[in-house]
Amino acid sequence: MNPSVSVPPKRERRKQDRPGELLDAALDLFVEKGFAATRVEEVAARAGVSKGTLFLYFPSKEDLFKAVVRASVVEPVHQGALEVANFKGTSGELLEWMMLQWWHRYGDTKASGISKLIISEASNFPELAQFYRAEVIEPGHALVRNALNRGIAQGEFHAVDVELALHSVMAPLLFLVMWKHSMGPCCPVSEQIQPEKFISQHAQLLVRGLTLSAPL
Amino acid sequence: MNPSVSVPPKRERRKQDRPGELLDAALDLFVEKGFAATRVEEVAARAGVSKGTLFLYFPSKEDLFKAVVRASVVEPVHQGALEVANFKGTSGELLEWMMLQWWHRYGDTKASGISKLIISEASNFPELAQFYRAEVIEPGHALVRNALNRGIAQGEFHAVDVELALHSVMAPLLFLVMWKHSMGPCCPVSEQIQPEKFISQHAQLLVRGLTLSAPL
Amino acid sequence: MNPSVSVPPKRERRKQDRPGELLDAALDLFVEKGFAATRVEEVAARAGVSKGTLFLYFPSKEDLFKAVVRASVVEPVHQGALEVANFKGTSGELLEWMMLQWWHRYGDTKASGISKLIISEASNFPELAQFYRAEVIEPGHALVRNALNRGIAQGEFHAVDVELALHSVMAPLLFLVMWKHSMGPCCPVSEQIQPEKFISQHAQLLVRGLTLSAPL
Amino acid sequence: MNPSVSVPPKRERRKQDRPGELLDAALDLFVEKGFAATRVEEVAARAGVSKGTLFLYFPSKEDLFKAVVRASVVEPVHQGALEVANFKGTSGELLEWMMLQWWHRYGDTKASGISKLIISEASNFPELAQFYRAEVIEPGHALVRNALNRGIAQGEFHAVDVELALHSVMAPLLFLVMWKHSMGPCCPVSEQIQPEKFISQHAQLLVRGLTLSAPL
DNA sequence: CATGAATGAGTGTTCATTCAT
DNA sequence: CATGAATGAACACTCATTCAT
Repeated sequence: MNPSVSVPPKRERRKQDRPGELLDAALDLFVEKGFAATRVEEVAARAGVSKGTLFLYFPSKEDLFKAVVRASVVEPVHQGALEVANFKGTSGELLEWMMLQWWHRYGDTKASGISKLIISEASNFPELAQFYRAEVIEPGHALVRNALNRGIAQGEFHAVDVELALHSVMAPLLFLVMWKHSMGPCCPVSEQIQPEKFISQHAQLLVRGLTLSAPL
Repeated sequence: MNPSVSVPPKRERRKQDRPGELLDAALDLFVEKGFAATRVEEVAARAGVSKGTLFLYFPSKEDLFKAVVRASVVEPVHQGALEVANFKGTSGELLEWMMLQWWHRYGDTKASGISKLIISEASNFPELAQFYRAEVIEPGHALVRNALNRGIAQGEFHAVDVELALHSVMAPLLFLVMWKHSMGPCCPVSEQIQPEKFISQHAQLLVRGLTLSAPL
Repeated sequence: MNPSVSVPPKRERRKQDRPGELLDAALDLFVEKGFAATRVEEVAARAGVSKGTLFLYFPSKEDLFKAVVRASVVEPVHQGALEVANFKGTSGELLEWMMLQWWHRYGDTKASGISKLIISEASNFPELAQFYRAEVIEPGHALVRNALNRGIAQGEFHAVDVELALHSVMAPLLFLVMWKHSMGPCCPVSEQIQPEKFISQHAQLLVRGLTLSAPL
Repeated sequence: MNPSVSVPPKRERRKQDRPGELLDAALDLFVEKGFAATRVEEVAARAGVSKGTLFLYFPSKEDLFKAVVRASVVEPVHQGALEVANFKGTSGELLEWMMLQWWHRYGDTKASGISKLIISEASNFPELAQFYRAEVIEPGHALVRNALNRGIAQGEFHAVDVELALHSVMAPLLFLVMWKHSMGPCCPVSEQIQPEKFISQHAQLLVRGLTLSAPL
C-alpha cells in the first residue's frame, strides 16, 4: 500500500472531529433531557472523551449549549432561501412544497430538537432566544411571507392578513416537531402521526382556504 | 349576624390554601424555568412559606411537579365537553367557536403553561406524559374529532382524514401557547401576535378549505 | 431547677457561634497552608460542621478569607490607640512599652497569622492588601510616628527621619511574627527566639541610638 | 573565522538554557502568586516552552519548586563570606557595610523573592525550610554574629546578647524584602520606602546603640 | 404544624500529569 | 527532544431533603 495515501494520524484526525462529536452528543442530550438535567460528563462520555476534554473545546456548559444552537441552526435556513427562488408553479404549490421541504430538511432531522430546546429554555437564555429569532425564525418567516404575498399579488390568494397566515403555515410544522420530541415517543405506534400526509392535507386545506375561487 | 361565624380566621383559611398556593407558585416557576432549573426554596418563598413546609405537603420535588400537572388539568376539559353538546350552528361555526373557547378558557390562562411543561419534560417524566395524553389530549381530540365528523356526516365538509385534520385545528392553538411561554416575552410589542384575530383567520381558512362547495 | 435559667436550646446557641468558629478554623488553616492550599471542607471539618454549612455563612471561599482578615484585625488596632494616650514616662520608655504591648496583644496571638497571610496573598488580593494598609498598617504607623515625634519635640531624641525610623521599630516585630509562622516550627527548641527579651534589647539599642546625649 | 564555529546555533543555545529559563519564570510566578496559585502552564508559557517540556526537566510541580529554591540560594552566601574577611574599618562600619551589601547583592534582586516564598510555604514544605535554614540563614547569621563578636571583643560594642542582636540587624532587611514583594506594589509612589536611606539610618541607630561610649 | 439550620451527594470546572505523535 | 491533546482526580459550590426545636 502507498504510505502517502495512508490516513492521517489518529490523534490529529480525532482532534478535528472533537467539536462536532461533542456538539452532536450535546444536541441529543439537551433535547432529550433539557439543559439543566444534562450532565456535561454524560455529553463527554457519549462523544467518547473525558469530562476534561469537553472543557478544552467549550469554556463552559452554557457555551456548549449556545454552540449547539448556533451550529445546528444557521445552515439549513440559508439553503432554504436559495431553493425557493427558482421554484416554478402556482403559489399554492409553492406553499405545500416549502412545507414538505422544511420537514425533510429540518423537521425530520436531529437538528429539529433545537426548536424544542429553544421553547424550553428561552426564558433561561434570553440572548439565545433573541439570536434564534433573528437568525432562524425571521428568515423562515420571510420566505413564507414572500410566498403568500406573491399569491396575493398574482390574484391567486385572498388578501388575508399575511402576518397571521404565516403562522397558519408554520404552526403545524412546529407542532410535528414538538410532538416528535415529547409525546411522540410515548405513543403507541397505531397513533403515530404520518408527517408527510399531515403536511399535505394541511397545505391543501390551507391553500384551498386561501384560494380566490369564482363563487366565493 | 356574627362575623366570627361567617368569616373564618385568616390564619386558618391560609393553612387550607397552602397546597394550592404552592401549586400556583410551582406552576409559574416550572413553566418559566423548567423543572430542573427551579429551586424548591424559590417555590416556597413565592408561596410565602418556608422550605420545610413545602415538604410537609409534597414528599419530593418530583411529587410536587406531578401534582402541579395533575391539578392544572382536570377541570377545563370536562366543562368544554358539556358546552359543545348544545351548540347551535354549522360545524364550521362550531369549529371556530371551539378554538376561541379553548383559547379563552385555557390558552389565555396561566394553566396553559402546563402544555409547555409537558413538552419540555415529557422525556424526563414519561408516565406523566402518558397521564396527560389520556386525561387531556385524548378528550380534547375527541371533541374536535366529533365536530369534524359531524360536518362530514352532514355533507358540510369534505371527507378528509379526520385524524390528521384534528391537528390542523389544534396546532395553531398549541403554537400560540408555546409562543406565549417562550419567545413571546422576548419580542418587541410591535411583533406580538393577536391571538383572537389569528385564531379567527385560521379557523376561517380551515373551514373554507374543508367546506364542500359546489364548483370544486 | 429554675427553667428560666436554663441554657438556650442547643441548635440556636450553636448557630450564633458558627461564624466565629468558622473564622477561627479558617484563620488557622489559611495561616498554616495559605489561601489556595486550604480546602473549604477542611475548614468546615475543623469548625465541626459540614461543607454546606460553611456556605450558609460565607458566600464563597474568597469571602471567607476576607472576613477572616477583617475580623482578626480591626479590633486590636483601636484598643492600642486608646492606651497609648495616657502613658506616663519618657518617649524612650513609651517606645519599648508599645513594642511589648504589640507583641502581647497581637504578635503572640493567633491573629498575628494575618500578617503572614497578607504578605503571602497581597498580590492575589490587592483590594484586601489596600484594606489592610489603610485599616491596620497606617493606624499602627501613626502611633509609632507620634511617639517618635514626641521624643524629638521634647529634645529627647535626635531629629531622625521619622518615616524611616518607624520601620526600625516595626520591622523586628514583624520579623518575630513571620518567624513564628514559618521557620519557627521547624527550629530546634534550643534555637528558639525569646520574643520579650529580643524586643527589650532591640528597643533599648534603638532608644539609645535615638537619644540625644551630651557628648555626641 | 567561520561563524558556524564561533556562534553556536540559536536552537542549541536555547536548549541548554531551558532549565534556567524555567527556573526564572517559576521564581517570578511563585513569588508573585504563591506555590498553589501558580499554574505550571503559565510557568512554561513565560519560559517560552510547552507544558510538556517543563515536565521533561522537572518531574513534578513540587520538584520545580524545590529546584527554584535551591538554585536561587547557593551563590550569594559564599561570596558574602569572602568579602567580609578582608574588610578594613570599625565593627560599626562593617555592620552598615554588610547590610548595604546584603541589600545590593540580594535584597534588591529577583532572588530575594525566595525569602517571601520560604516564609509563605515553609509549613507546606518543611524539609525545604530546613534546607534553607541550614544553607542560607545560618551562614548569614554566622557572618553577622562574627561582626558583633568582633565589636564586643575589641571593646567597641557593649556585651549585648549577640543571638538577639543578630535579628536587630537582619529584621529590617527582611522587612524591606517582604514589603517589596507584598504591600510595595500596592502603595502610592509617595509612600515608597527608600531602602538605602532606611538601611543607613537603621545601621547608624543600631551602631550608636551598641557602641560603648564614655558617659553611659 | 412550621421553621430554617444542617447535611452531603452531586455537578461544573480546573489543572498537574501523561503520552502518542 | 518537544508538543499539546487528553486525562481524571480534586475542589468549590449547589440544592433537595431532613429534623431538632
